[in-house]
Amino acid sequence: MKSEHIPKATIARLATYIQVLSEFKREGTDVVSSERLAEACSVNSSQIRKDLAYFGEFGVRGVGYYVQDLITSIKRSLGIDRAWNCGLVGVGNLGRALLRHREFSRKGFNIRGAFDCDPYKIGEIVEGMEIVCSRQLPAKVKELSLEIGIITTPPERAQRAANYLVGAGIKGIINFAPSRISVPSHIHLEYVDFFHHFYAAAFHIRFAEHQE
Amino acid sequence: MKSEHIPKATIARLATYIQVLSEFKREGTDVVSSERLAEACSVNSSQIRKDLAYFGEFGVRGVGYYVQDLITSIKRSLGIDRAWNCGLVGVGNLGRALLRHREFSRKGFNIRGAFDCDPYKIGEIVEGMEIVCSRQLPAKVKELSLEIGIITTPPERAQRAANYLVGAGIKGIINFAPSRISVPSHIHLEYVDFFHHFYAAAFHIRFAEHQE
DNA sequence: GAAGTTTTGTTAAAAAATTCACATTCACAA
DNA sequence: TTGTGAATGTGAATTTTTTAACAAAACTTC
Repeated sequence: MKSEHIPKATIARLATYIQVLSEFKREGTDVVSSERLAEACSVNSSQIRKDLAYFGEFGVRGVGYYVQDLITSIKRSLGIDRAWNCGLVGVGNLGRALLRHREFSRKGFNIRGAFDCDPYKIGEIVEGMEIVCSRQLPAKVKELSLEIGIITTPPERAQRAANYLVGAGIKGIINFAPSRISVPSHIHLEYVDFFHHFYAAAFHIRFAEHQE
Repeated sequence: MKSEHIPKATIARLATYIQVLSEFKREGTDVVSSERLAEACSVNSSQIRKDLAYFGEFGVRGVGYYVQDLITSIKRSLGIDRAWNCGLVGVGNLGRALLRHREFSRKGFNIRGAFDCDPYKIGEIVEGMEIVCSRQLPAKVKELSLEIGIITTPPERAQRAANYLVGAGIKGIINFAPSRISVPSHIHLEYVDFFHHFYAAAFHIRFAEHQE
């Protein structure tokens, strides 16, 4: 197939597929059918085949998918077959947690720079990384080849952080701050808000009570 | 309208609406049209009206929506017009960060219990809360009226944490661990995986390069 | 090596979500 | 009081996403 526009939902599912496939691999499973993978991911098997078809043909008819090959193929499709250098702006509670989160480097996203505008924080070492003044972003983005900016400032400072990052030539921004920001259209912007999961849980629990 | 099944995407958008409406409120705006709210949220204005219609009629024709009223109405609709008690299982890096994250209580999700099975951690105080052995979950869930469980264990221990929580009578689970788990159908389960945002960014940045 | 089995990739159908379009309702002014 | 303008709520049209169905392809067995 190899199409142009890929749904956001497909990207999210591919992340799940990688996760489940890695578990299969750890268990020693070499080959898996879309049916079996679908069950483990709680999705429809056509869904999986369709999602993969956006990027190419990775399976063997009558056999299924070779687990390791499929992991590799999905990673290549997503562009995570190589490492990405990230810079984090806003070293508060959440920022610190992300800096310490092992999963980032494990997944190929290396946080190489930590920035803050608080003079009390500048110079402090977190996870072997020195916190640097946000004003130095342009120099550091070049020096460290940072491509993705992570915003973990308080909401009122998120836009300024975004401006710094954009000015420094970053290519994409992941905004963890609970506020909307605006960036030029050539910058890829993603909002992370895990609270909607809590809202969904609250809503469904309440709704279930109502049914009784 | 007042319908039964509400799309997941609607819940996520309602979270955005609350966020943007709160900003409007802070700026002193009393009334807002779906058009203006839509622009601030980067969605279609019909989308907003449709999303709200699932829960009732909150606007005034010819006028718009009263900002404070709409915030209140959305919160009531989602079931976050009251506080929810949460218990967190797995006090690693991420777990600690969430325990310290001010946003939780600000949004009405109070983390009242912290659990871990590591004897070195048990008894330690984090954010004024004593880390308790996971085996005590049943007692604590009752004692503290915990309704939502947060899993922040390593992936291989997520299922066990879920089992403990379910056995203790929790109503919903938010799983931050990068692994799939299974729970009885009456338990509401949400997966949090912010890495798919990084994948999406990586994919789009790569794709943009390809276009050049 | 032909027949049978399995499972993919893909087209067609169904379902769901989004957007459009407008009648309805409200505020305000003449 | 009636008319005008504005913006909601909603049914209809459109678009997108998901699911079903099946022909094509690769192994297996006889």
